[in-house]
Amino acid sequence: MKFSASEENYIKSIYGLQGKTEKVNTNSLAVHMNTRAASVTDMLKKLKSKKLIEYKKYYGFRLNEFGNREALRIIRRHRLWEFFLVTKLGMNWDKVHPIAEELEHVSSNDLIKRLDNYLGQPKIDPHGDPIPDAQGKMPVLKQVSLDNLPTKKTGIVSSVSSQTHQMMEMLNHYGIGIGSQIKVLKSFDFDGSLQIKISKQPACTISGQAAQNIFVYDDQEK
Amino acid sequence: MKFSASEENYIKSIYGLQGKTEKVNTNSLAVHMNTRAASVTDMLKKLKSKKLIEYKKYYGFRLNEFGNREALRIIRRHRLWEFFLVTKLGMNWDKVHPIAEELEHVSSNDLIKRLDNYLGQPKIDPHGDPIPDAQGKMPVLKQVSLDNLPTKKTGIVSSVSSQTHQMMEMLNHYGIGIGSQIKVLKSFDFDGSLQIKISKQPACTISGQAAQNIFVYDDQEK
DNA sequence: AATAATTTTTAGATTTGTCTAAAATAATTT
DNA sequence: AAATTATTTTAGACAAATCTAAAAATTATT
Repeated sequence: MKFSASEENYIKSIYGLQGKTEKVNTNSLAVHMNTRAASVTDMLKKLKSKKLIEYKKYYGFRLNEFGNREALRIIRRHRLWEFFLVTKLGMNWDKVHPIAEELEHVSSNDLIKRLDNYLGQPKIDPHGDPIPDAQGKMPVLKQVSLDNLPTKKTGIVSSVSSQTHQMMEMLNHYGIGIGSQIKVLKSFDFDGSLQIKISKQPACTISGQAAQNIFVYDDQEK
Repeated sequence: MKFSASEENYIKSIYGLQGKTEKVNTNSLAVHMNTRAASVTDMLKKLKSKKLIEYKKYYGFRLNEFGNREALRIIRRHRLWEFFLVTKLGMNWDKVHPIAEELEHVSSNDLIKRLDNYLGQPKIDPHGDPIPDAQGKMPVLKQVSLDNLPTKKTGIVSSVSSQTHQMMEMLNHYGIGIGSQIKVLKSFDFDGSLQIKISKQPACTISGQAAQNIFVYDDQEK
């Protein structure tokens, strides 16, 4: 089934609010979507008629099984595009959201399957949020800053805490990017600096401060 | 200035029809866009009010300077996305059009600039059509089939005449893809087969039949 | 040049998604 | 528990993009 961009935005927003509160109410959705309560009610009727939500007048609403599945498909598309924009086109992670908001509505399944493959089936987007898989399952991966990764264990770089020019310059120099495989060879207690190895590159050393701002997740978790 | 997806589709279609006839008439645009003449008239009024077309009632219409520039921006986006879908995601060129029709309306300038760079500023899309540059200039490049490329001259693969499984298998085997730099080292008159060299790969030989179905354009033309 | 045929435009309706203002319902306060 | 306040829904309107059917203008035909 296909949905309009507007319907998809509502589905996505309801999904987001569901996380925090059991039943979602009209006003909070209106605030979240920067629209009026009356518009929300109108759309709720439509989403109900399309069997995406559980909705009783005046009593709040939530996505049903079908609605949740749809939400995860949209979120998957959004996060894959964000990953693409950052890792392939080199955009800053704090700039990609509005563009991904547009790209996420392009609805070809084949496109998304291929994009996913092309990107190496990433599990985490550049903001550190998990990317649902094709079945709509959210990976549960704990992320740790690089200074907390046990020595000798490999991690995949998922995000960095800031994308200042200075930070990017340094990451670039070391060849560290989102998706990089990284292993801590040795950590020096004296100043917190780390000797690290990035997949096919020679080992190098980074400061403890840098390490605190680079996040990785456990490679091994399925 | 920003335009709706619908306005952009009209602009693009008018541009396409202008090539064939001086003045475009309502009916042919309606046929081309698979819509009714009345809908076309409605949109013409809007495009005129937005100063994109020259339009006198009952006398036909055409894009003005501004409209042409806009059309070329849309076509540029469309063809860059097609190039992306084929070369990066491995889709067949005969499948990419409808997806590019959606992607072309995503309107970030920064996105397109980066996409263009990422793709290596391609000049020709996978259907063999030229890609307008950022200034809206259409490159004029003659394409020749590989068997007509002079020996020792390099060409860039722009398109292939069919994308059957068999063809793709062979191209894959030889490491030939759209955008590949290719040089003919020697051609054998006996059977038309060619010894060729692809950028960083060892030389290899392909049949004359294959060569007839691979199109390249002249590397050197600015 | 008058009539017929074709093309284009207008008039009015429809759908989607939005809005404001008023009415209905629920929650809170006294 | 009655009154006040807050939330939600309805009613009616609007803009964008489309449509059908009828009217207007142009082109072709006799």
